[in-house]
Amino acid sequence: MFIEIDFNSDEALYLQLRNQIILGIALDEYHEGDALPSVRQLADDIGINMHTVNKAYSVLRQDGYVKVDRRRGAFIAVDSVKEEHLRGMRERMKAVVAEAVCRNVSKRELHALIDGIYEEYGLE
Amino acid sequence: MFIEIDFNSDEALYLQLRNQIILGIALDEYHEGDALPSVRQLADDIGINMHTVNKAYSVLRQDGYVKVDRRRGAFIAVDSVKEEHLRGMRERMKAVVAEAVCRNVSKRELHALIDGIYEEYGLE
Amino acid sequence: MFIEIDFNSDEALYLQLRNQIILGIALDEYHEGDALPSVRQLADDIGINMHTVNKAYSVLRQDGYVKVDRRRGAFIAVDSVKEEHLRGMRERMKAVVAEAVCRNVSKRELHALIDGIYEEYGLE
Amino acid sequence: MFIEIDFNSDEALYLQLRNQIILGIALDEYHEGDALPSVRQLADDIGINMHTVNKAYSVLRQDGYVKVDRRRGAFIAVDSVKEEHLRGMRERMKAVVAEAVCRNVSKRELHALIDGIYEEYGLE
DNA sequence: GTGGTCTAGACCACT
DNA sequence: GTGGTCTAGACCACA
Repeated sequence: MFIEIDFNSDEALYLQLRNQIILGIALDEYHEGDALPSVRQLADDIGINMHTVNKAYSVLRQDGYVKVDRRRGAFIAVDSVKEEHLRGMRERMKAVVAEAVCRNVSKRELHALIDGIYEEYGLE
Repeated sequence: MFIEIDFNSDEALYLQLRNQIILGIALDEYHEGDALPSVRQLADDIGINMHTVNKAYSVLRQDGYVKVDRRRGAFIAVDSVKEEHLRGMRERMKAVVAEAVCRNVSKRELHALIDGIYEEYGLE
Repeated sequence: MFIEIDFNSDEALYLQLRNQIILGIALDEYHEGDALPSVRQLADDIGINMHTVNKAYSVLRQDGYVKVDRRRGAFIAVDSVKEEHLRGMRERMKAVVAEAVCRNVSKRELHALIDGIYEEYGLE
Repeated sequence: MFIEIDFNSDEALYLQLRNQIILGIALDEYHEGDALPSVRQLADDIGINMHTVNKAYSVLRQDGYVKVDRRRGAFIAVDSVKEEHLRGMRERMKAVVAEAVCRNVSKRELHALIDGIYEEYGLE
């Protein structure tokens, strides 16, 4: 899996990392139970500080995407969907919908946008 | 229009404000050409710092939702959709889709999520 | 409120801090809604690093003892008891009980131990 | 006796092991003088490192629950209660009480919690 | 060798 | 001035 960090982005590095790992899970590049690289290893690989990777892993653990096995380090373990997750997704989706409505992008086009993303990544 | 700020949220206050104004535009509570309250006024109303409101207005201007006139202050002026906006929406949508896929939320359910939002707000 | 850190303890500094703040809440020295000192302030006061205080505050937030107001910083806000908290208390209590049973400390004496703690701190 | 280790727990493996052995003694599954399994044996059985078991045994020895004989290995030998043990129990109990008070769990409920634990394990 | 903890110093976004 | 983020380097507990 290729992790690409944009050092010029205004998104925090640890969030970029978090989101790319979530994307990797969605794309089945990381599978349930797979070990993540050690914080030092990954930090070296992508040229950022150990602690920044650590923070990304912590957030992923809080959000229910990884667990930590005290023997093996971090590994993928996605929690089943909970009310709380759905609320979060709904909030973020609401922001996208609001923007679309303002710009005169139709509901039909939003559906197509989703389908396009699924198609691009060979999902479903 | 009621603006509700959650001071305990992780989201920056100026972004909450920005998003609620965009939502207001989408819901047709703010119409093209309507003046926004003055920075000072709005800051007092919702109990936040003047600079924070200022920042929200700046971002809205940059994102093409309002324009600023020396005499009238800020007023709603939504740019027509541009390639750049679509790219942004796609990115944010991609993050939502990735999360959904991880949690085993289906494409069909995402479509329903959008429809639900339209319905809740009586859109379209 | 006096916070006392034992630098020779094998308990992590941020946990000592966390526990003392919880104790302070229990003893009504910190009241619902009270602001905690800024991380820098408290760090200076007790002679530890800012980041260590920050970690203590983060854990307190996760555990539902404080919230962060983006304007005022951290303040006391205790979540109502949840199944999850009770489970945790039960686990820790189980460990104490097991130890007591091994040492031939009776159930009656455990009850008295609790009552003694309440009394010492003028609780109830 | 069944030892169950949670590899995803925040608690160190050697402490989980220690606590489960203490629980075993309390439940009279391990009796005074009984030999504990060899370090190697137990490590294999529960799938952890030999050094981790060793550490657990060391701590149990320090805390006065087992003694070690060159020939027989570790065996149960519980010290009679000392001032030092009581102080430790009091400290840990104080932390539980503090949490309970914060969460509005009453003294009566704490007593019931203890009684429930005794009952669940058929103690006394 | 691994993550956890702690320190230190710095910059920036936000209020 | 505040917390948030990032970097850097160090030590230790753990496995």
